[in-house]
Amino acid sequence: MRNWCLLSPGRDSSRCILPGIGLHLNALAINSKDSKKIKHETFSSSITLPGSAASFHSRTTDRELDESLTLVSTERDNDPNENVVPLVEDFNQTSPKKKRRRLEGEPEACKRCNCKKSKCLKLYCECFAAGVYCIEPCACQDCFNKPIHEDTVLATRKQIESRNPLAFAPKVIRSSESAPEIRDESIKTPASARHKRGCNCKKSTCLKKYCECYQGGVGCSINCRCEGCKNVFGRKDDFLNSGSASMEMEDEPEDETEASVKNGVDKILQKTEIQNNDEQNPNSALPTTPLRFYRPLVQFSSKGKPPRSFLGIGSSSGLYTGHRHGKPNILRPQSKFEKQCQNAPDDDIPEILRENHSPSSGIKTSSPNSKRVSPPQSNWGSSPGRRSGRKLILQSIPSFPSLTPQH
DNA sequence: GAGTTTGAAACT
DNA sequence: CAGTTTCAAACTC
Repeated sequence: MRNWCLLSPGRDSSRCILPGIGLHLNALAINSKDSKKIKHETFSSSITLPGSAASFHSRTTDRELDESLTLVSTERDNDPNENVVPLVEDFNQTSPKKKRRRLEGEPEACKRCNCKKSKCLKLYCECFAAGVYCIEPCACQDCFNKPIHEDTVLATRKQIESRNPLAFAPKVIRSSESAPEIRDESIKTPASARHKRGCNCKKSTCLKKYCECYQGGVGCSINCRCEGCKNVFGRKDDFLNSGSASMEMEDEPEDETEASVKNGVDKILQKTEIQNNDEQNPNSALPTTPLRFYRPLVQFSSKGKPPRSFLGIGSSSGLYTGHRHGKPNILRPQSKFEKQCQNAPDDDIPEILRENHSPSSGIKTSSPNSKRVSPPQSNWGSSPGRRSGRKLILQSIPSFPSLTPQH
């Protein structure tokens, strides 16, 4: 298996995924669909395609794809890792492809994209951005973000990372303490978590999900270039005035904001609460954590590393763990999914992971205490230490019980 | 469900 | 690096 793994990309960085869940999903995906396609979609870890990653461009021809596909399938059989993944069947069956649009109130169980032109190989694609493969519930067209096209995915990813090393890093950086805070301080305290790059909202006043900060449940910060910020999780102004509970808004009347905001916040908070919980869980909080759950993508293969089950983890940032069937996994720390995806108690997952965890793992996510304040940022892949840690994690995957089957 | 709006990502 | 275009999600009707 290879992993892409990663974390959370930004968008989702905030959006997150529950670790546990993500894991499952991936796992599930692998197995389930697979009954049908196992041969094609694979997790093979060691493939090296001719054009592989390095040279790949995001757009490959069908032919290329086919080739890759074939190769992959071949190796796949050999892949030791497969064992790792728990078999779950039919995670998807219940969920036919649907449009990703989520109805209000609908839990966003897991990520599903609806890409039509990007082939799911650009950051526009939530799945791709999150470091996960598209799976059945996705309504994407011409999707290349599948295990079959692992090489393409990895190559594309590299390309994107070369352009922006942090492209797949979690967008929202949370501090360990964030969880509790949000709830109480929510409105005015921005606190611990912030969007890495900040938003650039012009019309949404950072009160809609168009705003990545808002979507991630974090306040706007000095990094934001938003206009008329009213982010209920923390306005840019407040951030700037740090400490001073400045009520001042740049443009607009506060009345509305305050009142409405609070209401909104309350609701949001409720949702976020869940997130926070996740956050509490070290795993979710940490950008790196997500990796665990993801199915690793290829990186290794291209580099000639031996495929290890855990491997995936090592990949620079990607998390891709295969999810075939289920829904896309989401590892990201916070976002939408988290809320919904997480059905399972955070604790459970970690526990499991722990069991398998090797002491050496660079990051301990399992322990509640371990918190990472700052995201790993661009280097993930490179640091050996992490890889090892992740490996462990992955191993655990197999044993991982499905937390909550969604659908 | 179709159409519009929005802002990130990608491109020039 | 700034401006423009493309894209898909979020949102509205």
